[in-house]
Amino acid sequence: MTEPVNVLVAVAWPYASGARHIGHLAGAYLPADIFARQQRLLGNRVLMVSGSDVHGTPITVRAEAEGVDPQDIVDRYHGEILRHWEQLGISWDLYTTTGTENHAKVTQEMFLAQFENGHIDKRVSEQFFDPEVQRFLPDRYVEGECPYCGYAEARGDQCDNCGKTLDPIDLINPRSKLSGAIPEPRETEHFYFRYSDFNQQIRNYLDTKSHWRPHVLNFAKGWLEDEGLQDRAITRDIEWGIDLPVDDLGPGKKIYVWYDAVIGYLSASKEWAASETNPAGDPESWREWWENPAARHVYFIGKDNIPFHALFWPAQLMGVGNLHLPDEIPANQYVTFKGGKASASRGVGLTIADALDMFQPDALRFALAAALPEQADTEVSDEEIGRRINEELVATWGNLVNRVLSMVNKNCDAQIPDTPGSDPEDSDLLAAVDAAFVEAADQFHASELRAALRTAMKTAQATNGYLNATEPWRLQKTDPNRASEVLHTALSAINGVRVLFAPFLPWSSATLDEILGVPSGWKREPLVPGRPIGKPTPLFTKVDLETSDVEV
RNA sequence: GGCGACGUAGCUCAGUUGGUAAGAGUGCUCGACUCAUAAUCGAGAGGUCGUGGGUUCGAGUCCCACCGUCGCUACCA
Repeated sequence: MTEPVNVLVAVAWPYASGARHIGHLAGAYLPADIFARQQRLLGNRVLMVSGSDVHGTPITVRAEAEGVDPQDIVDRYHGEILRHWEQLGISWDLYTTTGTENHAKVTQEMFLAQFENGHIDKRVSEQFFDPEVQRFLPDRYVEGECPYCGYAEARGDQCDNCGKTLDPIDLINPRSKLSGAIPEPRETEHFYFRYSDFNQQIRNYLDTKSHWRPHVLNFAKGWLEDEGLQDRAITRDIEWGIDLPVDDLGPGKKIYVWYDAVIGYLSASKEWAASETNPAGDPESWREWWENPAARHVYFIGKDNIPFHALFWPAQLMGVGNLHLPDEIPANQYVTFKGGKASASRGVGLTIADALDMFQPDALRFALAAALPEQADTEVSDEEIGRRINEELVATWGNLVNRVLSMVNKNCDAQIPDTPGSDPEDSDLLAAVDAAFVEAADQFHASELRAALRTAMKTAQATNGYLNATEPWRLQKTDPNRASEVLHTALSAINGVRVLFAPFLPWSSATLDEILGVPSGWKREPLVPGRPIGKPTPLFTKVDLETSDVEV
């Protein structure tokens, strides 16, 4: 085995502002977890972090709409998100929030380092101010008539009718979304991160990523070619956010979520290192991931997040220096429902809570993993999920385990037989399983998780085929010795196949661990003869598509 | 409006740098088997690769136009 690698599995930070849907799950959290689990089995040192983003406009909007404090919104949804991770078996090393003291501290340290390095400066701009509620208004809080198409409900950032990008100053008859008052332009001073300092460096960086998915690379490079990176304000006139580490702007200014959310990857790593769950017990051990050129950083995000992870975050890291840049950004496309992007707020597609009500966690994971939108938007539906579960997971893998364990239970005194077979068909099957480990490992390395799942399925089908060819139920009557050999071989194959499935199916894998023993790595291990297997119960149950409220 | 992606068997999708008669899973048909969650295994049928041009000895794979779907457009992240 090769030297263990320090792998950072960095996963997009969900807003703690509402229900998450299975598009989010399939886009980032599930593939990240599958990848992390496989990397651990491979022997790599995995640090998988993320957390809830507690800042940002959606949260303040929701809090205002409900008349509560933003923290109330955060507490409610962060708790719900945590429960879902637990039910789904998402194996975080740390899932935190951007609301911690640690995150504020790390953000401020980064700010200061970049400030020292000359990449942050102060600028004055004009923004709309609502005289009634005495607040500066974000672009989308200004509404008015679109100067291009005359649409009356255009927002300050964009017109929903004609799709044009707007500057709120250009709106005809602008009004505040908060109070309806007529906003007035006022000068305000903010800190800007000089992203433009890094145009060339980012370009060079992207040139080393020619293996990235085309849609990721095209998007990032296109951005650079069109206008290049532009300096952006990283503070706002708001109350909900992280304090500035310098106080010369006056009161009422906070660091804006765009800048601080991505810093969560680093701050969470530091929080983990200082926590009890760090086996090394060394608060400085985050450096083994962040200041180690041999480490591998893999970011799991949806495609809407590409500019932040392929452009802005690397630039911010460069602005500090000596911190590891993203190595892989296998951004997924969207899961679509009847042609449209999933959206919990618009009621398109299943929320995670809905899906967990309808399906076993492993079954849901399987169905989504088989349909990960790795290359293109992928259409899923309740029926499709149920079909995948019944026709593929239960029929091929669940049934295989059940049929073999049942025969062993009946014919081998309910314990693992010590009767390895040596016929060519025996060794062929086991060789095929062993080869699948190599094939699937390559697929994991290339972030082709769907293909890796297919590889696992292929070995299950091969094992089913082996049984149909050898017919141990018939041998049991004519040649019991050979029957035991066949069952031993089939069980050996399953002992490998279940490891191939383990990253995808943590819950049922744990059940098999109890029966066959805990696997020590990414390989097929010898059986433990004499180990009692008990009376088998099916790993999965079929979904009743008739009675579920499935629209056909 | 601009940019980008996609449009391949009924369904969900693969198809490396253009090149031996277009693939997988599922569904469907037929056969085998009956240990197993009416599960499994084998065989077969099924596609003018959105439309129309072009480049090439040769294009699903490159170029142009068009049609259709979707996404992004930097104060949502």
